[in-house]
Amino acid sequence: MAEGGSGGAGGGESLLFLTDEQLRKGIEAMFFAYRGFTADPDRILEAHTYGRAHHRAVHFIHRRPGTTVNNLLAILSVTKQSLNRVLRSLIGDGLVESRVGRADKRERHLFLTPKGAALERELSEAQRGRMRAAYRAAGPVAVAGFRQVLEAMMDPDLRRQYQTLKDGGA
Amino acid sequence: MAEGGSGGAGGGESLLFLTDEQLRKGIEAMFFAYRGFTADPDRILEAHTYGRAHHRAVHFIHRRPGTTVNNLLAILSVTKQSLNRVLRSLIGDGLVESRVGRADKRERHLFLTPKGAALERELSEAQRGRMRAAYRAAGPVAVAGFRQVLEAMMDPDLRRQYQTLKDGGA
DNA sequence: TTGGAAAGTCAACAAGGCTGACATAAAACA
DNA sequence: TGTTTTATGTCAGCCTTGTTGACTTTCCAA
Repeated sequence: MAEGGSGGAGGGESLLFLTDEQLRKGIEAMFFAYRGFTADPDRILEAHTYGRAHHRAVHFIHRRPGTTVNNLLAILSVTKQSLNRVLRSLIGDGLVESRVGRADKRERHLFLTPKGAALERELSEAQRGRMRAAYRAAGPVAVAGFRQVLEAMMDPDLRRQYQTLKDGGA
Repeated sequence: MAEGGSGGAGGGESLLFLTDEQLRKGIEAMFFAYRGFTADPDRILEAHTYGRAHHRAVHFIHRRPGTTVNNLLAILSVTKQSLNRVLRSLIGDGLVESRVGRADKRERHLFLTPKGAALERELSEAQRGRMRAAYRAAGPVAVAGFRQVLEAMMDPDLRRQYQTLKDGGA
């Protein structure tokens, strides 16, 4: 598994892609690309006086309507106090609805209101726009590689979260 | 240029990689992967009571020894007050040296001390370790695609910064 | 009925962004 | 020469978003 994929294609000399220099370029590419990745949503959020934390909450509530607070905590890897502050403002502003669980009334199930869904759409359309442009410029083969490397870079726990979302999704 | 690379390989039907569903997966992959990307340095920094901001400064001072404060501001896209706070602590702790410019005495040129270089090595070795594992698992073809997509995702200004570092480097 | 899980709240704190205002030295310019 | 601009540093204060700790309420399940 560690060797995986096409690593053996060229034998020893193809390991040039593992030089410290190549790795450094990858690191810096991640740094600068992530900035681009968040730039458009950040602009939109500013206009709504929200931050990235709100974006993340809205995104994953959209992806998993009815998810519990605990579920969201696991996905976002923050403390409940941190998440609670964000949720409180989103609920207060009428973007998120919190429903008491039916089977387990301790749980709160989270849903986007139409207003929340509208913000989600605005944010994700902006982010997809940039992603689409990047994908189009790089082409399908590059995109497949992009996804492969990103998945390999995740912590195992988060990779599991990602896989669950990926497969169970849409 | 916008169409680029292998985009035409499969004609119309290969545009399936541009569906909203594919784009969403890419967005979530970026989110989870970036967490992994920063996890190891974060752990090391915590032990030194530094944060990501210090990491970024140390990284780019290492990459461009003698760079000026203004240069660093452009690369990092933060305010001078923000950067100054970080530099002050790094200089105070003897990790960074600030030398008055020879040609232009208003400028301060920044260098890592041996102690600063040691931290930089510790951080970058950890980060490269994860990167190397991901690259190895994904293989050279995937890595090329990874880099292509990331570059396409950057803001033009930051892409220029990145290119300058990439080409002028090492 | 009692232990513990799920959820929420309050308080306090820190990192690291930001703005605005101001100081200093040196370069650039008219 | 005198004025303006540039590069840098610093103080004060604010915001977001993360943290820990303590405590409460609800309520499932043994």
